[in-house]
Amino acid sequence: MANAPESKTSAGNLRIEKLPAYIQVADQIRRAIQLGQYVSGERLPPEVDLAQQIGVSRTTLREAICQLVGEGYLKSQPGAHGGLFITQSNDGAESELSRLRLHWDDIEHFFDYRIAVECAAAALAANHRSATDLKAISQANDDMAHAENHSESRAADAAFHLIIVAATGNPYLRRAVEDARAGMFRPLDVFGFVHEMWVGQPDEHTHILDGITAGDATAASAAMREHIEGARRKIRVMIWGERGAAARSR
Amino acid sequence: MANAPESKTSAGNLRIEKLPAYIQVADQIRRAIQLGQYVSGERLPPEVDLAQQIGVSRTTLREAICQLVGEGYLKSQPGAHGGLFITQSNDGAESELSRLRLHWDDIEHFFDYRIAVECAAAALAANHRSATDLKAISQANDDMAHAENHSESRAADAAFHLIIVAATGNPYLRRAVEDARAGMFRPLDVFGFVHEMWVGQPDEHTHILDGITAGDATAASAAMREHIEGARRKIRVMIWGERGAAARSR
DNA sequence: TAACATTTGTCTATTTTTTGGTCAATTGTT
DNA sequence: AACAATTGACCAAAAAATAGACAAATGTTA
Repeated sequence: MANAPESKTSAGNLRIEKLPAYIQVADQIRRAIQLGQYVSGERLPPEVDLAQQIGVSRTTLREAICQLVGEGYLKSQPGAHGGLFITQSNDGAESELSRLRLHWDDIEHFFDYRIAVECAAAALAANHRSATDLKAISQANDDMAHAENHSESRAADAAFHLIIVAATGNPYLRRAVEDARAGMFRPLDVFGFVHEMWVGQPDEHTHILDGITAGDATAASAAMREHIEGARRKIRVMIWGERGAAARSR
Repeated sequence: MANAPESKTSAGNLRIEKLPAYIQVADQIRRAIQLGQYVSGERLPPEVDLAQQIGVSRTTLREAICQLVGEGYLKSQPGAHGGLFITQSNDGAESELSRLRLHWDDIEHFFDYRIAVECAAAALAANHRSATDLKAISQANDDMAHAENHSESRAADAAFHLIIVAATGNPYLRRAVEDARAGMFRPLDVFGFVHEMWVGQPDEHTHILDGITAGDATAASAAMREHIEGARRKIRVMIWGERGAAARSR
């Protein structure tokens, strides 16, 4: 599974993995895609501009792109009106199921992690909320309700969650939420999941929004937990079936 | 304050900071020190060995060391029985108080972050605990009770918390706890704090341990929260005085 | 005191990575 | 058919990292 930190305790275990620039660039772009900052099909800026923006030479940007193309995140097309395009990834479909089952523990870890940081974020947002925060969250909630396809839903969903954590003003929590989401989205949307996955989510989001608006940290946190646990239940069922899911929820 | 991620939302904002190898090495060693993996005064392995362990040439390790010496984390002494030594850092003392007040928001963010991830860790540990986990946590708890100076207390405290999160088996949570603790310890132990800070902590740890042992996730989480909030209160008082602390706790 | 062992400090040559360009190939648009 | 925008491929120079040798410092021991 993508980017899992090593599992053993770090005590006494030095040994670094020095990341060359092109890897770091690839990681960053991959992460942006995972966080839903681009809808699929969207075109990135031309390589020269992008290299400029990132602050790296076109050559190293290129190496990063090669890797991302290889991983199936990007497709590059030469020619006028060509460019770098975000590729939607629900192709592998069923063939990926066994791979996902193999890495199931990791997915559960991500859910636990998301619950830890996103519930805290919701609670803090309920305490710290400002008028502009509420407006932004509310806007994201509306966008979610009006999304017309998987890609838009995903982008709107990501925006909703990320805006909430941004509203806490806590940069550490924000990074943690980003990490958790970036790590989860890719393995899960390999599927065609779309519909089953997104139904009901707008209501759950509204529930969270209400808690934050009311300044009720406990309610906001609980709504967030229920939202994420709900997603976990759905995914358990899709991967393991009804019986397997029940067995696995302990 | 050390290593704060950028505060603005990452949407649309690419621009990477490519970290050269020597910086990455410095970060890693600094982090290990911040996590209390060495007691102060302890000697690191000789540069040649250390470079070997880390997987980097002695030259770049050296660049990293220079930086850490500059930051006051290490002292290097040539000659036989010389070497690289961890320096205890409660020297700046009172002169640092204004700096800390300036960065107070950041410290509060760290506390919020710690509460989010460490409470979750305690709860999960209470569910997932194994005999060996319990034994390790219990051992760390004893070490804490028997620590004889600031440096030992700090190391034992770090070990206790890190072992708990390791017991969850969740690598993401573990990294998050490490991040939170690494970021906090340095700014805070610049002071002479020692005694006021450590009294009562062994009991609080025992309380957490009891919750985990009993398999009571709610109790473990609550005990952890009280433990961390208690530390926050103490530090608020030490930095702002009784009245200022009360004002700041909302 | 003199020789020794260990470890940091300094320097150099070599290899790898990154940069900053140039120019060709591709492909929509006019 | 000409044009414009973009990726693809290549190359020389600069920067970073490596590998190694040797000098300087400084306890320890004979």
